[in-house]
Amino acid sequence: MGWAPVYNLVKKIPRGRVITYGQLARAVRLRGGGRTAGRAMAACPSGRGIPWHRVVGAGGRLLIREPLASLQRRLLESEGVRVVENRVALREHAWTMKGGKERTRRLTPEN
DNA sequence: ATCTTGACTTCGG
DNA sequence: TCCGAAGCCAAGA
Repeated sequence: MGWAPVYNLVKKIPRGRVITYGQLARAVRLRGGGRTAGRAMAACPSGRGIPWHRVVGAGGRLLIREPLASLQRRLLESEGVRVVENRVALREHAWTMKGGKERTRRLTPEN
């Protein structure tokens, strides 16, 4: 599959902000939801300036396993994102695509 | 074609 | 807060 749309959006995430896999999946309309977003990011090519470290799990949890885990944490902290107990404060760093249709976390899916 | 593995999320207990 | 279960789906074996 082509993950290009995913990477293109990730490239737009500004320094100091993060997005969740679920949010990313919805924004790009991935059929498999967050899981698929995760697959895409796992296959993320390096050396192309894609800020992969700015993609986190629901609730701001850092889900990446150890080889890259420490790198992600380091990169995030290097841009001012505080990481506590393997998680970042979404209330402060969640990226809300300005002007876009992504709203901040809707708690109840309509009715 | 079947089965396993994930950089997932949500819900209920 | 911490599981377990269920829904999801692509890739690799």
